[in-house]
Amino acid sequence: MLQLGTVDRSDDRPPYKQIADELRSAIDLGRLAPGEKLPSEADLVEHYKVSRMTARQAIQELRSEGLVDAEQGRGVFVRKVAPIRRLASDRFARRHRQDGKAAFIIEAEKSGVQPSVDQIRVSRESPSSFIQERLRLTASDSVVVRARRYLANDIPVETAVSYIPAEIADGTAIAELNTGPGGIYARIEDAGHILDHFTEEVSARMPTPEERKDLQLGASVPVLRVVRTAYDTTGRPVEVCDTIKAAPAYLLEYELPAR
Amino acid sequence: MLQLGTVDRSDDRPPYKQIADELRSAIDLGRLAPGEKLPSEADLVEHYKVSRMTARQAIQELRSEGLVDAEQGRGVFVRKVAPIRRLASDRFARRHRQDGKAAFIIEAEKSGVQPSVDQIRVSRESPSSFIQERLRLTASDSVVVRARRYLANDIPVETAVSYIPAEIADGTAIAELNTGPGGIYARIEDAGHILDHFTEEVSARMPTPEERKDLQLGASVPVLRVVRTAYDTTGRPVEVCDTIKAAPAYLLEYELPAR
DNA sequence: GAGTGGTCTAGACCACACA
DNA sequence: GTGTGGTCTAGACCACTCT
Repeated sequence: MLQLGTVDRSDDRPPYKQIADELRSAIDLGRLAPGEKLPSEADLVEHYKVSRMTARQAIQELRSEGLVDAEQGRGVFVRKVAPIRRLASDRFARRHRQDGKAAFIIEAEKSGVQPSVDQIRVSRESPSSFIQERLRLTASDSVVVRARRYLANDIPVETAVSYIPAEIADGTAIAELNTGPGGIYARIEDAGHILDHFTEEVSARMPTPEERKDLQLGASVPVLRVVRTAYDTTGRPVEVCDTIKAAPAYLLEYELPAR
Repeated sequence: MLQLGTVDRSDDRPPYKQIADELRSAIDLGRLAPGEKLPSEADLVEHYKVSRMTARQAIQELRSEGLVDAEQGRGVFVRKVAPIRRLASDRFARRHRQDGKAAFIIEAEKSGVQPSVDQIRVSRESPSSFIQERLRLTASDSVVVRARRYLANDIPVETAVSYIPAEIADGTAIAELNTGPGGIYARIEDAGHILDHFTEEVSARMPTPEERKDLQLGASVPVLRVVRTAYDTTGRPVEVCDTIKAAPAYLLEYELPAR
């Protein structure tokens, strides 16, 4: 059983912070292990002689720090750290496509997790100004939009939406649910657009409520947004892929020239 | 004056969420502009006919989403969006060092913000295992550690800690407070280590309380961690720079090969 | 002093998980 | 059914900001 102190009413920290600090340090010191259950609100009320709202506020503090998750009817538990997937800077190299696998599948298998994809949606739309800018299109052009969600060991870790100029996608399997071996990039190359390089724009923020739901994110879990644009050997942008990743699950690697 | 609806007790969303949703959409639609004051708790209590704790919970929801900031004695205000600095993939190219400026200074000036540096600390330490791994050193080696904080228009946006093998730094200005024109990288090249490339490891997470203080971060503002390792033309790692950036202030750009 | 958010109390009823 | 967290009420006193 966890050993707890008492609230010092003369301390300049309010009681709820003192309680939060005690629980936090218990977590940091490993006296409360990942997955372990915290004392219940009733326990805290009784032990610290505070009202329930004060005990709840202490718990709320830890939730907002992302240290614990509350589960109604079960209790509050120390959050387990997600396994990190390292995305190497050569992850889109052609040699990884040769055997017909998509980038996510390869990366996942390398990390020893079971990859899967669901919530695939395909449509044809008019590009937003964000996409127009990156694909050098106008509002009168059409793009094929492919949205999907990636899971690692059945845990959602990333959503991705690809935009391909309809002119390139038409007549290929890009607009089909199953794009065939090697994924979108293989089909784009089949269509005569040999890929030359990609740019990625990386930022981080808190998720929207919808993203939080799609990725089943706990409180205080940020997301990484990675917008990738693919260019063919003529310098033409041929695809934009807008991805939202659960931040704790990823580490991105890049290489930069010094020249 | 902001137009507000009412809580629907038969709605399946609890009242505090309905109130939060109304305020959030007012913010999203621009009816509450950045910097503008939200209705006070007393206003909400009166308008929606709920208790103060319920009104507070609605506000708390928006705070945890990072949409608003509460200021005691003043009110709750829509958070202003920070100007974004875009870091280009050629930001460490040698041509940017030629005129004797450090990377941060160049980037900042390009973005039209006034750059500054403070909290410079220099020391000599034994490398952590994290640093040992990246610089290929052992615990018995020494590294020169340079910590500093970068500000844009006097707002702290980034902390950085560089680790340079003492063997390379000794006898140069790297261990001085002022490293001279071109910064650390120019001194490393002076010492005969011509820079070839860098790797960056990018991740995002919530800040520690100390980072939150250093970067003056509001609630629910994530940070980007970028760990950069510099390699010379012989393939030897010559510096590791561990940076923590206020996420809303940055957009990182990278280029990836397709081959 | 008036208005604001910060903290706290002592209750209440509900929804959910588990045995 | 018992224990858990989720939500709510109707008060209270405090610290801070602004006029």
